[in-house]
Amino acid sequence: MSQSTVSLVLAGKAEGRVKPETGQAVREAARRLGYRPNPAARNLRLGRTRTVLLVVPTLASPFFGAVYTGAARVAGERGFGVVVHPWTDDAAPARSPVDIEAIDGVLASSLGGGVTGMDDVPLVVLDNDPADPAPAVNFDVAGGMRLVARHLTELGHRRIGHLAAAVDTWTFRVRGEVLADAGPLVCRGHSAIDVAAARTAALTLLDRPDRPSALVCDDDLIAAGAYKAARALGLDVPADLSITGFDDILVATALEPELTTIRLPAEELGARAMTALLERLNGQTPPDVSLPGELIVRDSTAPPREA
Amino acid sequence: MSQSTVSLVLAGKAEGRVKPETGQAVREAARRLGYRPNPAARNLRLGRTRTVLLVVPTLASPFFGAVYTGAARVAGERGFGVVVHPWTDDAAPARSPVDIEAIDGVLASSLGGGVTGMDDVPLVVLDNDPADPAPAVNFDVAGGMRLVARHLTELGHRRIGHLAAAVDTWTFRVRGEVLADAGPLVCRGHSAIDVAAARTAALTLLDRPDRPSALVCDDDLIAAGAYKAARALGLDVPADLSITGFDDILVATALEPELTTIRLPAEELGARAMTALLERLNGQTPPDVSLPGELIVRDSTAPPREA
DNA sequence: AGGATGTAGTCATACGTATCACTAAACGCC
DNA sequence: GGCGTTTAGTGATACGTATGACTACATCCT
Repeated sequence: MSQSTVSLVLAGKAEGRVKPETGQAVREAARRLGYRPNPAARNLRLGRTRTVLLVVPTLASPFFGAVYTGAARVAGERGFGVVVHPWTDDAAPARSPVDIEAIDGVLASSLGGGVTGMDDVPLVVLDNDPADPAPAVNFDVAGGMRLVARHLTELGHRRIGHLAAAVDTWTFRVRGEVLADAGPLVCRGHSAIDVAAARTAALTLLDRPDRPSALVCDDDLIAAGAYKAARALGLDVPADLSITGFDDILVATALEPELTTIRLPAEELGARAMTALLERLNGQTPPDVSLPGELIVRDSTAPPREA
Repeated sequence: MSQSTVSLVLAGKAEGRVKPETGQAVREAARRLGYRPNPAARNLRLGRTRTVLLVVPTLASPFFGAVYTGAARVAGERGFGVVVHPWTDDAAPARSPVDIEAIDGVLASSLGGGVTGMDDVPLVVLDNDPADPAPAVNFDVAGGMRLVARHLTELGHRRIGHLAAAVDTWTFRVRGEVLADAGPLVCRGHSAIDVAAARTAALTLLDRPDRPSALVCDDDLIAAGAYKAARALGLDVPADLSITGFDDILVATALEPELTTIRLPAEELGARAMTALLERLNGQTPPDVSLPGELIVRDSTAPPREA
């Protein structure tokens, strides 16, 4: 029996071309000899790998774990595999992953900044500025932030502070713009996405005469820092200070009191993005997607004391 | 100029074999035509990919992000790439990643349970039972747990409870054994690695006549659940109840009061494991490694009230 | 009986790269 | 001026797979 026969059997294309007992013999022999097909050869022959690359800014955040989960589920259903490659601007590897891994397409988060050196590769960008030409799958960040603003104003807050992330990407820019439009914003601070940095930034916001009665944070981690600042100043959350986050990651419920935040359907984002990418690989041009966030009211928001 | 010349130039092996100006011309043309070398073909020809696969149980935990960072740093220094593939028993993909991706070796965490279907592939296992024959790079979990036990007994605790992870792997088994040997253990509960589950488990441990004065948790997330239980029962941490964690992940400092825990050098674990794997790929047989943890005393532990 | 159809399988080829073996010219050297 | 040596480059081949074209044989139909 020739190599072609083996190939047919092992690729599952033996239907009607190979006698069932021959097929069995092949499989048996393959097992006995510990044969493993060579992925590199297959990839070369087929000109595609049925693998897509997920590029994320970091693996230190469980948020992207959820994105992966959704993406991998959809990919798996269609027989595709997913590999992950973290990539930040400053820690960019010498050569782009695309030049190293053999992949069919890329799912990239824009949060890491410039996703470059990936021209000519089918690409879908997560959380990208809609103005960008690349096909995008986004959260409706603006809608989410409006929910926060409305929630706080309905509670009676008239002096809202904004603890923004010191990151210049679309997702975060939008947060600031919406809040400026929609709510009685009295002050704004900027912080790295990091508990300690956020604590410091929050302290300067809170240590002023017209102290805000509510602090809107761009991110749950930043909110964790705000908690610490409040504690340091002897402020009770939520009686003296309401705090909101964004993302609904794990720490949101680990905090005490539990954090009111916007839940972003990260897993669905991954799933929709993968769907879009696979459509692109089929030559279609999927429409952009915008996923709404959900306001999760927990215990960190309450009417202001004076109300 | 022939294809071989191009190959020489682009592989950087043109030294003394190609006239510098020809090399320049090649590079120029490659850039102009947007030429990208085909990784699949290279992999096939060379019989290796200079890529290793990191298999982790989940991407939802930042812990493995740190492992990745360390591993990727070492790999990068030696010209290797790293690709991540989450893998849990229950969500195991139909075919093992090894059959799909073209890789030279595997770095696997044992936490996901059976890492199977990877025979004949150079393998290094993280956090594996030292009794296992596979080359392993471990934390000195036993030593870490002894530090916790000593810290609490030195503070004067005589009634220690153990909130264990309901996971049957070496890492967690060891924690239980050490604690039983080294400290005045009075009760033990089991919980999934999850805040809500841990809260429930902690409540049953704390709601008993001989309530422990300290709760040793197998994991920082479980500790977060213990905080919640304490709060629910009106117990002050640390005055009424000392709590310790394990890992020193982000939530450890997000909690209030900040958590006393064992810091595991996750990044170094990744780095050492990658070093070992690359040595294996060179035909050497690296020794097993055991990395000590560090006791980080924060504000969640104090002498018991009666002391 | 003889062409048509079906069954079971083989052969040759191409994917794009890296490398070993080889050549052609130029140069030095006594 | 013949011979070794260096320089600059070309040619052929192999890696392991998937697949379209082909073959050999058996069976069926009229």
